[in-house]
Amino acid sequence: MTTKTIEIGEFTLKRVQEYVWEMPQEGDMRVPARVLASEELLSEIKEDKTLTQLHNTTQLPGIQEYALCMPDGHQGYGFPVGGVAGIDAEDGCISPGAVGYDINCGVRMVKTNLRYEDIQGTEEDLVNALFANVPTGLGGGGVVNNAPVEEILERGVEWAVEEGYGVETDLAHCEDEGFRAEADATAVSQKAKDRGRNQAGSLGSGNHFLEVQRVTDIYDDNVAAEFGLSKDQIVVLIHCGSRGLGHQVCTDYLRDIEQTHEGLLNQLPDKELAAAPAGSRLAEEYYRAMCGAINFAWTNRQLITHQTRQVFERVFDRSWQEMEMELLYDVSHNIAKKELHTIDGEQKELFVHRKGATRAFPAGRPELPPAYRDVGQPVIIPGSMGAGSYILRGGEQSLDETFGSTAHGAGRLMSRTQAKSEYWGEDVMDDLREQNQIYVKAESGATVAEEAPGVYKDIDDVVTVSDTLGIGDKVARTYPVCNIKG
DNA sequence: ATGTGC
Repeated sequence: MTTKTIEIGEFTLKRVQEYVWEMPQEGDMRVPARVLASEELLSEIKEDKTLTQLHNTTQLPGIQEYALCMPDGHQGYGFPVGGVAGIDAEDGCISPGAVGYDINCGVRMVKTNLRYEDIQGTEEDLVNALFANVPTGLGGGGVVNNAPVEEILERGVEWAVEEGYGVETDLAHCEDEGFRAEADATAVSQKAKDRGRNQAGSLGSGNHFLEVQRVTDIYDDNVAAEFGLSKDQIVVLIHCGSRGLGHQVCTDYLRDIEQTHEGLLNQLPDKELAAAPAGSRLAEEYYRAMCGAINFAWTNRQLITHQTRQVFERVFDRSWQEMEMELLYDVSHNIAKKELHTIDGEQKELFVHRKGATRAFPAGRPELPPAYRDVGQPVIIPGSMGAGSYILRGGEQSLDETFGSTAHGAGRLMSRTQAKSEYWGEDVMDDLREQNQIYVKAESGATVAEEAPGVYKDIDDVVTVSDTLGIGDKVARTYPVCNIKG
């Protein structure tokens, strides 16, 4: 491979290896930045403010090694979606904008023992039953209304299991066992709690969805067998977050941090990067509130899992246990977490910020549950509703290259406004049904237009970068059967 | 993403 340099606006990116572009450290940058992308993906990334935001990110106090942009990166609030930053948890800072407004937005995959032929012909019944039983769209209305928010914030999925919305084995198949112990409900404002109270068990809007899929390709027979995945198997993917509660937590702390830590803010190139110094009262409080919102989001996905199991029981007339509707895994893609990483040969505690990036720990990491400790964690990467998704396995290189992270999805190609000017929801749904036998049911046609397959990058290209770099290895691919949205 | 704004 020849060395190559690309000039993009004010930035010079040097290709340091295939799919790795480095922005050298200069000026006020504390570390260099790296974009992991093919030339094609880079040409899409350069179209918005992603590179400027990535450059800004390198100025966060305590940032280690590199500011990173995953192959699905695009611009976000202050910090790119698809951004990863490992920041010293003792001397650095924590930044709400580097976690995102939708705290613990993430995906979980529920397996079944059904084959594609078992459900052909029932797609419309299934999509209607799912739509009728899983709350979708903006505003209130959840599986549980007037929910005990404080308890959910502090106990996470364990609360749901205790209430009969899941089983013990669900806990072991969720990142962090569906629970962050540092959560503190008293750090979450009354307004945030009030917004969450009637949203426990609701999909929301935007890119969130519940999709029934079939496994179409297996790339690694051994790992797929460990994960319990096989060709033509039916699986369910649930993509949603912490709804208005997490959004309010982000809003509350951004405002407070901007005012309280104005000195630090003035040193940063973008107000949207507002950060609280490690060890400060607000850093601690934000972390505890964020962990609460994380627990709420996991519980949200657990309640939706419960509804999904019930719908399958009615449509296929047998128990969910009989259909082996066990969780593969639940992964977050908007979080910060204290993790130990090796920096210059020494173990260091970092706030790893992953915003639109998925943890991708390889075999051996102590955080992994017993089922995956010897194989590496399942990483679930959802594509657009016309494309299907990937299941990867945390790669051996991820700890060295990306603080144990990879991409989180296809990544948007255009704004929601632009999408609505190019697509009409009803047409998108008709095309998917007639040309691809994909059945979509949505609360709002506008949302379908905003999420049309053509609005997204090619998920295959994104995953190729992850697989080639060894940060997340291809295990299996799925294709949509039916999809419900907000 | 979001009871989609200062």
